[in-house]
Amino acid sequence: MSDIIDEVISSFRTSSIFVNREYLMPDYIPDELPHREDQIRKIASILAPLYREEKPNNIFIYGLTGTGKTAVVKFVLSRFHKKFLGKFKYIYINTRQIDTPYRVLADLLESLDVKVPFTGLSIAELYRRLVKAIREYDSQVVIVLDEIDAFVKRYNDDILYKLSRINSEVNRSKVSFIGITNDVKFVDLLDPRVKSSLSEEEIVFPPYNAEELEDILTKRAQMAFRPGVLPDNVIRLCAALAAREHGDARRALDLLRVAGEIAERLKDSKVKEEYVHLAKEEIERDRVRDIILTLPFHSKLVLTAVASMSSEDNVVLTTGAVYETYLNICKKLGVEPITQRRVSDIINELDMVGILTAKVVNRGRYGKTKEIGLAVDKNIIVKSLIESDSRFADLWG
DNA sequence: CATCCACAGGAAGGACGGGGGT
DNA sequence: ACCCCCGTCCTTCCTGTGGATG
Repeated sequence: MSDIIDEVISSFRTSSIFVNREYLMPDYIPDELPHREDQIRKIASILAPLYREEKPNNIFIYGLTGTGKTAVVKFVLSRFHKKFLGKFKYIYINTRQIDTPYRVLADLLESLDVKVPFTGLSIAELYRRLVKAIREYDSQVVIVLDEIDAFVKRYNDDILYKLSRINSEVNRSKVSFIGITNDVKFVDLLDPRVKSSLSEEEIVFPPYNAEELEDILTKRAQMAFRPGVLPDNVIRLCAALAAREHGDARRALDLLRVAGEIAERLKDSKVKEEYVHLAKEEIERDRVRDIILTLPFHSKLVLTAVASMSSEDNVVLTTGAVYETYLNICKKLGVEPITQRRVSDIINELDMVGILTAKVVNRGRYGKTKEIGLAVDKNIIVKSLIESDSRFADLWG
């Protein structure tokens, strides 16, 4: 038994490809962030008042995914924290992961060393405790709210409003906010009061171009890979592919890492270009699979309906047509169907996670509907559906 | 130029299963 | 023991709508 474990561990440790894979992981914050010097300088200068234990202005940060927003913010804050230890506290919350109002507040409290039950209390009660906790806290607090656009779209700007008012409920101002968003138009959704209070300073993160991505990848690769296993053209390919997708550095790093993992799995001594293409597919496959596996039952049925109709080539699907197919599937499985209203929302949800594409169209005389199609390979969807629930297997005889 | 299609999507609320404070 | 909370799915009822058609 322990032999097997030892064997696995030792082969894992003696990787022929990687020195340390960690440097390619999405949550790794490197010591230097190339091509983000301007943003670092600007954020640092806004946060500088922390040194005198004064409240910095609130900051709003815009930029597409993988443009280094999170990394830069974490980088500056942790450097500051090390430099003037104990003069402030910072709390980072990704509101895509911590995705309910309750959990955001609970997380804030937790970070301030206040224990709260993970359910049961009212939002108002949590807020009251948060005000109390901050009042009793004797130094500055910086709260980073990452991906708040997704959060506000799902709920509303209620908590943001409450949070932005927290300073006025505490004897002296000591809470600053850094809001990070992928969606530039997001501010329009905000209450004007929230907007003006939260975006005292605004910073934009432009996408990386292929050259910059290559630079970033090269630096990371030097730390992550063994010398000589990674040809330059592989890095260039990863950079090029990611540049095509709006300069997403995280995507580029993922490609590089998974390509390396594939090389390792195949016991190859070098990372080849073809592995990058394989990596791209593997990343996509895993993403889709993970999403489908955790989908509610009726969402899977709706997806099944769309997938089954997508075999007939280039038929434009509408909500009504999908719903009919869905009803048929329900009948076959002996399942009580849900309403079209709900199915309409489910289609939007599947669009949001990138499995379907749904576009609202007006067809004049022929009404308003959605044009629906698969956003990813059908085989991946069908495979994942069957894996997630054996009942689906019969539908694809 | 009004009409009218085939839905979109907001509002309110409910059942249910996770849990509270006092 | 009592009445309260939240998040997740879902229903019911509803008003809104761009443009091809007549």
